[in-house]
Amino acid sequence: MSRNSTSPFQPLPDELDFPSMERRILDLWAEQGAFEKLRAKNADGPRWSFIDGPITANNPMGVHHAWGRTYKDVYQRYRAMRGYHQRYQNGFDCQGLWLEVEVEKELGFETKRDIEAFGLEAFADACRERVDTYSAIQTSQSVRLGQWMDWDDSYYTHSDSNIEHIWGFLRRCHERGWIEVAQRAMPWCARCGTALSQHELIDTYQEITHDALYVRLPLHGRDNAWLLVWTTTPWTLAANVAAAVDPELTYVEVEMGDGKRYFLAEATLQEALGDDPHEIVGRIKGADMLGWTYDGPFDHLPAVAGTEHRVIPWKDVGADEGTGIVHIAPGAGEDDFRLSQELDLPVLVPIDENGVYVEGYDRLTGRDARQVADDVIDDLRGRGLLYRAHRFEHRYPHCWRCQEELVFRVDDEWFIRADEVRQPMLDAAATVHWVPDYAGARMADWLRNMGDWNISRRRYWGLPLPFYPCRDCGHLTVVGSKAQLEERAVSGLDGLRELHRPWIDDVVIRCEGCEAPVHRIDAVGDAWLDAGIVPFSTLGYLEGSEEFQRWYPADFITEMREQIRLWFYSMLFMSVTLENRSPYQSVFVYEKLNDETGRAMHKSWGNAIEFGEAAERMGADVMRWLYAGQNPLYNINFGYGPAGEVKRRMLTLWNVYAFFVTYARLDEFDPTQPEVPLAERPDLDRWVLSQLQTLIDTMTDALHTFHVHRGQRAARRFIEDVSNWYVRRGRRRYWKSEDDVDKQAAYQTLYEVLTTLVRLLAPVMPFWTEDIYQNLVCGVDPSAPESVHLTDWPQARDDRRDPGLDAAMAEVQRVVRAGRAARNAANVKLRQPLRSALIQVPDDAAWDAVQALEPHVLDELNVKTLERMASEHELVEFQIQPNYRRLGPRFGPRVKQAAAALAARDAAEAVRELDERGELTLDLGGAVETLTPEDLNVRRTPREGFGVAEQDGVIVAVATDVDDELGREGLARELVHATQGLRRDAGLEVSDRIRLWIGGDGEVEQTLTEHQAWIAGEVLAVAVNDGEATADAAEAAHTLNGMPVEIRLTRA
RNA sequence: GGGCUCUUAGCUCAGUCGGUUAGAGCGCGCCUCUGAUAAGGGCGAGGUCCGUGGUUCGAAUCCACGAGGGCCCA
Repeated sequence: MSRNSTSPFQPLPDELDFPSMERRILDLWAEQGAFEKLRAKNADGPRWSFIDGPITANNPMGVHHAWGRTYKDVYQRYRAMRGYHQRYQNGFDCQGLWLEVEVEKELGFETKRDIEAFGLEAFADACRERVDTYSAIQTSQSVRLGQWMDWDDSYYTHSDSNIEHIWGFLRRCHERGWIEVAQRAMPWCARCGTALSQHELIDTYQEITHDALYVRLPLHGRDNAWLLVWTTTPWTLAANVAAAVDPELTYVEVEMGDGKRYFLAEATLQEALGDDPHEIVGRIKGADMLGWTYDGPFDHLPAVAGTEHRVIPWKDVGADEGTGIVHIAPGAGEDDFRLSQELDLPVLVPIDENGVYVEGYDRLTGRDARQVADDVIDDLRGRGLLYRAHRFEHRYPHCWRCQEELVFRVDDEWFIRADEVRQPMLDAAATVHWVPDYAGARMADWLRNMGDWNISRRRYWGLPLPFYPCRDCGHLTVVGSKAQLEERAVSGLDGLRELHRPWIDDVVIRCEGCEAPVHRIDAVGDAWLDAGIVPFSTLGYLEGSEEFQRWYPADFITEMREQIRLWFYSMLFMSVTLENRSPYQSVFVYEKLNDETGRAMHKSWGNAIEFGEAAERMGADVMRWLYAGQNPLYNINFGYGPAGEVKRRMLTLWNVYAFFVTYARLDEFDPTQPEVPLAERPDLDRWVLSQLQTLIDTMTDALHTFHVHRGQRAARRFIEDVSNWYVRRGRRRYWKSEDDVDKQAAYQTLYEVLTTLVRLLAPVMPFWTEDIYQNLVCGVDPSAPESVHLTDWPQARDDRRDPGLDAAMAEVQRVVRAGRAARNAANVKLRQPLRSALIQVPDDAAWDAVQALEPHVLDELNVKTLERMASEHELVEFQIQPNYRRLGPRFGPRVKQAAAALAARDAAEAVRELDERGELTLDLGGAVETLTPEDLNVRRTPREGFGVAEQDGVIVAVATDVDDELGREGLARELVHATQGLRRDAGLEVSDRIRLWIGGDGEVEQTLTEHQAWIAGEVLAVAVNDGEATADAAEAAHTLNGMPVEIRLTRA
């Protein structure tokens, strides 16, 4: 049978090597123009719009990006198979602080001054170049992942069009009176030289140790009396203007050993003074201290001179840490600044945008605020103002880009006021389908708490804010488009290469208010403006494009959860402002990616995995399967360990596929032959086809509702069933020699299963499914779509469903499980045939199922007959319990009495009564109740002993006695087993015919007499003990069932 | 300090509407198959469902409080 096959199916390689197979498929797709054909095929289909959240074109792709991109690709591919017309537009985030920081690193810059010295034009070029480099790299990596996008149509947020759309949005905000400039205390990164907005602060708190100081400040008009204040930010002391107390709190005046008297909150005494000897000499309410004045810690500095320092009220002072008296520096703290607005305090801003002390601070001037703690301590100590310094660990915000500690600084910042748009945004968010649904709650929470949107950044490569304030008339001109800019420009247009600094800064326009020439502010915009406008800018909103009408709002977006308060938020803000509706209808969020031990991945920790390396080591399909199977509620633990598990599980499918191809080639199976009618196929076929329909339902529902991981769970189980039951139970059908209807049915069924399954899995594993599809379908049917991704999504066929068969097979599988356990318990190996199995199933329907599918049970358990247990009483013990689901509602509280009454009865007795009369009566405190079998749960446990096992309500006992006849039958199997082993050792092909010699004692000879034909058939022997063994015969000696046996064989 | 969320086997995770004996994969132990073969299969051991209290005839599931983890706000 080792003839040259004319089968259309190509033989499979020995091993499933994902990376090389994937590269081959990538070439195939490119050759075919498969993606272009898919788009053409669906051009007239219903529209399904997806917006790609832009990836920062800044670095090579990380494996965490691949997670999100897998989801994006899975759902787009699924929709494509359903015939939906899509945009397939990928996006890059191309400007803003991210990019600047990387370019600074690349150029070896330390501060903004280096950028200024380098020149803004050259810096802009460098940024643009980096975008070009990494957008190209990310594109090729995404292709490697198998993502299908229109890569030539990617959008870039640094484009003039994107910028113009933001201008239009800002103009609209201004028309509503939402744009304002205000002095605010902002979290500030001294290295980056810019403020951070509220949503940039999140996730940035880290444990850090600072110098904390107890400082004593002399009170005016009280001899030798001092306020004791506490601070964790020594650099801010120079900007002190007030000390805050809680009016409700009780303060004490204590006299120290040296005669000095300190004021501090009573509750903080122990922590502040520790063991220093002191005596309480008075008590006072905070309210009574208000208005006291004192000498500030740095009054001798020119910048501070003449500033009055006084005690002010603040209800949030608290006595948990410090002294209950809080040092207030409005120019260097958020709460401090707010208090200064309420109480009209002076605002001293001691540092510039780089965190360096400005003029007027003497020795501190020119120094970095984050590095002066020691000097401040020495200085205070030298002037007798320091009571005590200590190290203090607390959570403190850091810059999310450069990891530097943040400071707080008061500066002019531009805002979009959020109060008016808050409710409309909440309303719009409520229309969105959030998956998982808690994401919606998160968004609502965020929106309820959002502050005004700080949109200004003191940087270079970013959206130029089109704000032109007029010094003369005070009017603010907000330019809403390039046309408006050109129309109002008085100079600088000629050199306007693009809408970026430095070119845009040279354009001077006429003030809308008074026509005076006005200049743009020099700030650029928050990068989330860039990403947020994308639903509009990519669809030509400003030009009134029809595309916008067609594709807005998006059906679907997906990103990591943190994007709720970032991209999802900025898009929603802009869309509600412009169109008063949500720009997206369904949102899917997922969690974070960690390494396989659950630790965050960090390049510096050495546990980060490069995307390129992962793709080449584990394969893109394996990665995608791992990602798509993850429950998105939980962080994923990603690594080569989990990937290895995934690959091993895929081997199950590989084995089924390899099995099919091997025998289909041998038998030259032709899938184009007429179908064997379903009714003529055996139960096994009808069962697996019925299961397949259920899988189609589950997968379809899962992909439709953005729960791909649920579909994958079902697919895994199905593959297990196909391999472990369908193929294993049916394998002999493929290798028997007759070419009959049953064999044809077997091939057709397995073929249908495999070709349907690859279509169901194609969105998740685009490469391997393509590889299988090419082999199974394209070589057979020239008219078939040339790629699995050009096929239609499978439709479940109702004629193939058979719920009764599904249930019956499940029953049989339970019986087989219990039977195996019984054999195990009896310690009788499966190769030894046994006379019978006694079976107890819950009801007649289950018994009918077992009988209908009896051959499977007989074969699996290797027994001759099945018998229904007439009486199980000798084999099992009973427990009888109420069926609470029925009796609970019926009896209510009395169910406990029923349980007690049942427990009091002899269970075996009760079961007999139930069997004989079909009902059971119970006396519940006088009331006699009649219970039917449905009202009760009878639990059976095997009696101790051999050969009985219970499994999910099914009991199987095997008859363990082996008579001579059964013994020889078992021996025959042993002989086959040993012969097959020898065949393999001798290097024979599975289809090779052999001549066989078996030698042994009388029992062996007797066995041969009885079972020779069967043995010969099993091992493909054309002759048994025919003449003398030839010299070249392979031989082996065994002891089988205690008897010495010699086996020789040779190729016939 | 406030909010959201999670806590189930050694590990990673399922667990539907509150209802009989809480499941899977991996790992572990024992066994098995040998025509899917450097594979495959079975059986088994392994559980304080984080704790306490409550609602209920009945709680892994609902409620309250607490502990621990994660996230967010301040």
